[in-house]
Parts: sequence; structure tokens; C-alpha cells
Amino acid sequence: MAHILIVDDEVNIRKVVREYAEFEGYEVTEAENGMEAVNLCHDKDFDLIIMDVMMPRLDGYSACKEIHKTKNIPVIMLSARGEEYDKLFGFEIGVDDYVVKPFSPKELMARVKVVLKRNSNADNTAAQNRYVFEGLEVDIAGREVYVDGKKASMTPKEYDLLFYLVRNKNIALSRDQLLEEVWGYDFFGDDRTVDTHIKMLRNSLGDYRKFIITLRGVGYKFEAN
Amino acid sequence: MAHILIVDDEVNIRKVVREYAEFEGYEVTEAENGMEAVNLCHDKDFDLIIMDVMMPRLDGYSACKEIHKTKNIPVIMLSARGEEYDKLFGFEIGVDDYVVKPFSPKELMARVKVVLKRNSNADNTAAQNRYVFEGLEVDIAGREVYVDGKKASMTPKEYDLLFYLVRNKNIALSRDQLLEEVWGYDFFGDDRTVDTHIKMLRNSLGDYRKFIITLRGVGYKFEAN
DNA sequence: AGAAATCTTCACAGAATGTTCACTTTTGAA
DNA sequence: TTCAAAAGTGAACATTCTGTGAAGATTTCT
Repeated sequence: MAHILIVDDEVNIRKVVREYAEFEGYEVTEAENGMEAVNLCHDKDFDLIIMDVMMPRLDGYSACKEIHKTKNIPVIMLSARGEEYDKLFGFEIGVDDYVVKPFSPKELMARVKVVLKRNSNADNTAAQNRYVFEGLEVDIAGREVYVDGKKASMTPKEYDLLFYLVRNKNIALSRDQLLEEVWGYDFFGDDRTVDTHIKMLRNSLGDYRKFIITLRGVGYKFEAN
Repeated sequence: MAHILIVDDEVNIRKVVREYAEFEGYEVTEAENGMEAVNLCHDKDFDLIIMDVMMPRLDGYSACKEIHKTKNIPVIMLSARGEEYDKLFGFEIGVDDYVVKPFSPKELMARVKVVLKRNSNADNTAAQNRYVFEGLEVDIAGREVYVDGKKASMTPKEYDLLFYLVRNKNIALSRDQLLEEVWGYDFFGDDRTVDTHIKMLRNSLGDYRKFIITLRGVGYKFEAN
């Protein structure tokens, strides 16, 4: 999950934001002024920074500018109404959104979600989502698979597994890797689970099961041009 | 470069948008109400109008309608969520996009870019607004749905949901995605809410419920040619 | 305000899917 | 060819998911 840096000199604000953010499943780190934030960003890569404008030592603007010299991390600014409102927008780049104090944590979280999503989509642009291998068509966007022109109905896991295999075609995938990527990092089940699903997937693919290669001692691979 | 007209009664909003727009290299003109906008459009040709809905003298809708009597200029509307949200979709023509306040300037600029690009392609037909699937007709612009020729009356949410599904036909849509896009990013409700509305929508569609496919473990999809 | 319409939540039943596990079959190295 | 390890498989059992109706909350209309 995303790692968020919260920068504010008021401990109470940090606390509230942290609680909400952690509830949403984000990892959270705190800093109490701009200087600290800059230093933290030097060492670590955050996915998003929530930063107050007014802070001792180094204010939000300057910190933001400094951080963006080396890293391209989206920033949500917190500002008191009126006060600094204006300047904020003149800010050249890097501020993705702003929230006026006092803010509702819920809304802030909504903004966080939007900004993170926007920035994650950025590098997904060219993701291909339709593949054809002989009589096997895989439509990832539509979550559909056609076998010789006929729609194949599969279970969610079969789809997920197939999509992952296809997206990584011609690459050897270990069972552990499959479990982690398809089932999720928090799945602690048996290795054989993969085998069972591969079995079912193969059945669903009919003759095109031939694309799924067993790599003895390792895992599986989707092999096709 | 493109010339943009910004229409809003709040000077701060205009200022903010102007700064971002100029940073992107656009030429900017401001107007503080619909009447002023109409007059300006009389004299000059803009490439795009960014217009608030709520304004003194002449509101955004009316101004938009008036301007479109003589010129075909793309418009991005700014509206507060809820408030005027609904009407916007019903708006006959000319509104190319809408952005809900409070908005992130960056996002607005992204929309601007998209709209300008869309309109620069001469032969690019505007977003499709009328869909027919067998006996099911969906008129998004007119905010009407016909089932076997008979107008179906549905609740606002049903329309919104159907329209979103149709606009994204043949694409798998997760509940989260639906909540975010149809309900809004600030909706923090239950996932099951989607199910319930799907249920009602299905009832409203009669036999054409068949177009709405359940994607187990994911969400739904409108499936049709 | 009061009524009507719409939206949201919730819990439950039934259905669909996922996981485990014991057993069989295959594989590849010695 | 033999044998141990790895992979395939079927079925029992566990878990998760969706459809649904109804109650309560909220919004809109009169």
C-alpha cells in the first residue's frame, strides 16, 4: 500500500490524519517541519506528501520546492482559509491539490485517494488489454476470454490467474510469485493451491491449455509468441 | 496557443485557474458572470470556456445555451456536487466536461487538455449520446431511456448508473470504481449500495437486464455490441 | 411542515468459488 | 530401469459473494 508523509507542526493534526490514513490502509510517516520532510524524502520514497503551509524552520512552499528538485512526489497542501490561499495556486508545480483548514479528515482521505489514483494511472498508460493467441482471445478490460470464438466462463481466480500469466507471457513465474501477485501478499496458503487453479484454468482453456507450460521445480509460464 | 475564457464570479477561482492555465501556455480572458461571457463571445472566438454554474446576472446554463446559439465552443462546467450536478447531464449540448468544486487545478488542466485535443480533431464526432441495444434505447443527453419504445421512468441514481455503465460498455467495472464515478469520490458508503441499485436498475430494464452482467468478485459490466 | 420518493444499510439464504489434502501420475537423475 | 520428488487430480470442506427484501435515513416535492 501507499506510503504517506504527513508534515505539520501541530501534533494533533498529525495524529488525526495518521489515524484516518492508517485506517485506510496507508503506511504513515510524520515530520514536524519542512526541513525534516526534506531530509526524510532524501532517504525514502513516499507516494504522497500531505503538508501544512505554515511551519517553523522551513515552510510548506519551500519544502515542496526543495523536494521536487530531486523527486516527483505528489503533494496535498493544507492551508488556513484565506491566509495563504492565494499563493498556493501560483505555485509553479507539484501541488496536486489543496485542502483548507479546518478540514474534514474524511474529505482529506478522499483527496488522497484521488491523487494516488491519478498518479498511479500515469504509468499504466500503454497497458495492453487485449491479447490473441491463435483461437484464444483474452480481453482484460472486459474481463472476458474467448476460446475459438466462444466465451469461456471462468471463476474469478481463473481470470486473475490467466490475466497475470498473459501479462507476463514467456516469463517464468514461481508459485510464490503467483501467490503473491494473484492471491495477494497476505495469503498464507498452500502451494498446491496454485496447482489446483492451474488445473481448472487448463480445463477452461481446452486445447489452448498448451500455452500453459509447467516448469518443473519452479512454477508455470504462459508461452506464446 | 489556445485561448480560454474563464467565467466565475469568485475572483480567487479566476485567479487560480488563470495562473495554472497560463503556466500551461494558454491565453486567458476572464468574465465574472454569464452576461459578460456572452458579450465577450460575441466579439471574440475562444477555443474553450471554463464556466461556473452559479453566477449572478446570468447563470452558467443559460450563458452556455445562449453562446451556443451562434458559436460552437466547447465548455467545461464547474459545479458544486449535488447542487446542480444532475441538471448538468441533462444539458442538451455543448458541455464537454464538468468538474466538481472544490477541484484540483491540476485536474482541471488535464481536462482542458483533453477537451481541446478532442475538439481539434475536425472529424472527431462528439461523445456519443444515444445508444440503442435491441429494444433498449439510452439517450444520455436527453436523460431518457426507452424500453421497447416505452419511456422508462427511473430514479436519478438509476440513470446515472446506467449511463456510466453504457458509456463504459464491455468494460469491467468494480464496485469501487462505480462508487467513485457515479456516487462521487466523497461517498464513503457501503459496497452493497451498488448491488441494490443494480437490482433496481435491472428491474427497470425488464428483459434488457440481460445486458448487465455480474462479474463475480469484481463488480458489473454492461455487455453489448 | 408533512408526504412522497429515493437512497442506504443490513442481514440472511443460497449459490459460487476457494482451499486443503490424500492419492495418483509424471518426471528426470542416478 | 528405478526411485524420490514434483506435479496433477478429485472431492470434501470452508469461505466468500451476490441477490434480495425490508427497515430506516435522507432528500425532494407539495
